[in-house]
Amino acid sequence: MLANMFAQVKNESPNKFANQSGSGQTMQTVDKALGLLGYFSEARPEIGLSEMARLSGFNKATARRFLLALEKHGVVEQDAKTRVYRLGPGLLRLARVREAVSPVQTVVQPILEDLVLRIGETAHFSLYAGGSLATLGLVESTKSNRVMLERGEAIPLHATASGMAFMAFARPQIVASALGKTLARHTEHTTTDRQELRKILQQVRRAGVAVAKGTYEDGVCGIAAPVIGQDSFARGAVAVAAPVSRAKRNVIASIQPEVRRAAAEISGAMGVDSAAATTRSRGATAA
Amino acid sequence: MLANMFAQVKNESPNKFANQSGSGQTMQTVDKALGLLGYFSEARPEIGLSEMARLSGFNKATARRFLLALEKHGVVEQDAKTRVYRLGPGLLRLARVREAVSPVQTVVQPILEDLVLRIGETAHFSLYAGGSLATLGLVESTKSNRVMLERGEAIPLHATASGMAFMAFARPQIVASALGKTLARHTEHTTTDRQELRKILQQVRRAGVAVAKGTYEDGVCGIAAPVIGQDSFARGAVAVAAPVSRAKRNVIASIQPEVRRAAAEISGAMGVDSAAATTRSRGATAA
DNA sequence: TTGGGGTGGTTCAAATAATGAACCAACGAT
DNA sequence: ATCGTTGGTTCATTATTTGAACCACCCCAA
Repeated sequence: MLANMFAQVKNESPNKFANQSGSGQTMQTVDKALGLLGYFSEARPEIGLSEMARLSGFNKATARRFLLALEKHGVVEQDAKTRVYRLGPGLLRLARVREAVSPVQTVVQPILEDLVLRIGETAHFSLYAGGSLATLGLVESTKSNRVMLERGEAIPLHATASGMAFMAFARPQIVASALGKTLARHTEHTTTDRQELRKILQQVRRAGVAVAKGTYEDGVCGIAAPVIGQDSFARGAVAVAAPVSRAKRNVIASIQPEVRRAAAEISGAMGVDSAAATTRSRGATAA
Repeated sequence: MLANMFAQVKNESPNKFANQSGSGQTMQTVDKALGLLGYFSEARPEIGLSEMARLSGFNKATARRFLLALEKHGVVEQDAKTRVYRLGPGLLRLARVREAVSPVQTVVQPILEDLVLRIGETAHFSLYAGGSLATLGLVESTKSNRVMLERGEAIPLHATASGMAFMAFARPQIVASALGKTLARHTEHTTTDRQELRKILQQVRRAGVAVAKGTYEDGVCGIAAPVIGQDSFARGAVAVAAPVSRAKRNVIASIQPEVRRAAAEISGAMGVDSAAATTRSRGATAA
């Protein structure tokens, strides 16, 4: 590729860590296999072989080989009877280990509950992973006319308050890669123009909150604030979703500080890791 | 390999689904990449590039490419400051989706807590995934002299009560593959002889419980019962770990039914998805 | 200072792997 | 009893992965 052209010149590279993330060619086979996982969601938790092949664009044979490899590690499992594939139990173990290092779930839920109690609207928390925001925490409002959301769903960055709040404070590379993709139009209010999006991000950056009315789903107003990591870049976002009918100016104004507070709280709680260094320990077997 | 020899004769194959799981050649690259995930645990949640290369036996370049591919999907993340790798936030989303289909965590914890309350010893629940048992639920005894366990750790099948309870009721192929590996000796009481293990499994099958004294860790007595899936094969196990000093005959006898009950309860709660299964008599699936 | 031993990261030719069209067998609904 | 599915399998063609050698950097001890 391009990199080859500069093979002899690489010493000139002004940037110590040029391909921090994204650009480097990255083991395509693994990439493709992991891509399959993205098709599982709460809405579509089980996928047959043919369907997976169709969804992913791979040949049935190839898709199956991927699924088999994933299954071998418990990342995916196949129902013995129906033969459909679903996410596997191995993920639970991995998620546990992850939670042990940086406890998110346990810390986020109560904060969200408190937030919902204060403002009376549905709130959710999402983290950036693998190219999109994933909803990890969700507390629904008690009001009868509340906004319902699906858990574990991928949130489009350009069409939601969460996405805007995140992008406004995310690593520039992430933003670039997100805006590099085709910006799907979800409603007539979806912003699909890159220029305009950049401008909105500027505003969000100033305000510290993002507000989006019906850009993803008609009749839903989102108010979101970024969750910031220790490197002062965004990790995810906290958002409140209210019916537009209730989202008057003063309501939004009163919700904004609450969302920011919750986001800040989560930001703080998440920055616990790193401190305890693992360094050296245990030489293969516990003595 | 062998399969090629039968290419022209394959119609004769008596077995409808010959390579149900395990034998098929399974996208080695993906396999290797996912193998890296196994090195993360609560005890070693962060791993540097060189260390990972050492652990996995891959070249640094290769290991890094794997990690990069995993990172791209949020399965792994790299600390921007320390440059170590750890399990990523994408796993949380996947685990969520998995939990939505077959809720384990939510259902297991209270059952374990109840169990601990009754018997006063540490209890844990583990699920088979990717070639070993992974501890997913853990409730510690309140007694000062209690057994401590690590969460998210891989449990050796041949050296623990959980492993024996599981294997005694697991798919034959899984047992074969487990006993095919080298059986590491963890203590002087570890059973490393395959013949003897098979015999023990027979006993466990009759009793419905497995008891292991100091086979994995000295001074720890494990009492475990299998968690059975809808296909009537084992999915995992529930186990109680007590100091051998307290594990008199009558104590063990009183604990056994409790463990079985908890395991049965979890088995029932887990079987929410598809109904009962009639596994076809798989003919010559010679190991 | 100098050097040794550690880290993370990169390169390109050589070796090894993945791929998909075409093919079964089986199930379900016309 | 045909059609349109499904899941699964094969093998020659093809594109991929791989690792030794290589930087640049950092820390610690002489």
